[in-house]
Amino acid sequence: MPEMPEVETICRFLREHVVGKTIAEVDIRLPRLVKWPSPGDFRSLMVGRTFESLERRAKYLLFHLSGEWVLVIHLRMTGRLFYRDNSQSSNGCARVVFEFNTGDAMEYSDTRTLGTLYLLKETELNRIYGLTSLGPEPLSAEFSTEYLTAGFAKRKGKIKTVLLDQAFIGGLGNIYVDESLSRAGLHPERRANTLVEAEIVRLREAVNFVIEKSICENGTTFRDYRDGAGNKGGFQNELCVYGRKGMPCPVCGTAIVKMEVGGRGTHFCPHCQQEPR
DNA sequence: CTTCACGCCTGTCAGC
DNA sequence: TGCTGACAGGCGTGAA
Repeated sequence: MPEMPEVETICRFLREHVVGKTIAEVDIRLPRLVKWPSPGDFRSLMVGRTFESLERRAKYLLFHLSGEWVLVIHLRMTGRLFYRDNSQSSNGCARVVFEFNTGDAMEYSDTRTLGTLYLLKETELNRIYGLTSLGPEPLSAEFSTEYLTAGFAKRKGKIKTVLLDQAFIGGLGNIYVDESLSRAGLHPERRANTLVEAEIVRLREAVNFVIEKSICENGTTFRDYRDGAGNKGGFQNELCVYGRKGMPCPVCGTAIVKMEVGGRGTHFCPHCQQEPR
């Protein structure tokens, strides 16, 4: 569910609440979400350790623990991480609960149970292929027109699919890809290798604008997303195409069309984003 | 190497 | 009103 701006929002919130806390107990209520090591080892290796720092890489959260261990969490479609203080009781929907010795806790919940949790040594992060193969993130220096030009030239696939490839760009998901293509005036089925320089410049600016704006608004709550305190984001009010099938394009008033591209629901304005011939 | 179809799960909602 | 299936912020796998 969450894309880069949502995971960033969660990361900023949790950093203020869990860094420095020591884990007293780990309650694994749905063991199959723990991909590595065994749930028993996952628990025993974490108890007694302290969260030393928290970072985000694309849509992954990395909790650095004492002893050079790292808790890696990917929220997939419906994962959520909540912090609760010592006056609140545990949520019955929680799948994994990290209790601190101060009486508060961080709870992982996940309706569709597609999320993944790992506990690895710093030197073993390469066990998670999706993490080590990540491409540059929007807003980074590496996310340059030169990088995009070179990459697009080698890709015959549809631009939407290429933008969703985490090994090419880390952090974009379905909402922000649709919004970025809309802002850049590009049809989602354009073949990546047909983009000319001016279009690539526009697309890069559109991606950066949309991602930066959404981070400022604490992400997009289209249905499930909540931050670490249970609050909704604000960027859903700024969406131009995503989830707006049949509604007027904010630029030209044409009805937004929904179609399937690369197996994903795709929204675009047929007037502003012209069909490739 | 890239590209594509499919599977994983459960809850919700459009459409009959 | 009640049912049903299509679909949902993602990604890993295996086949072509």
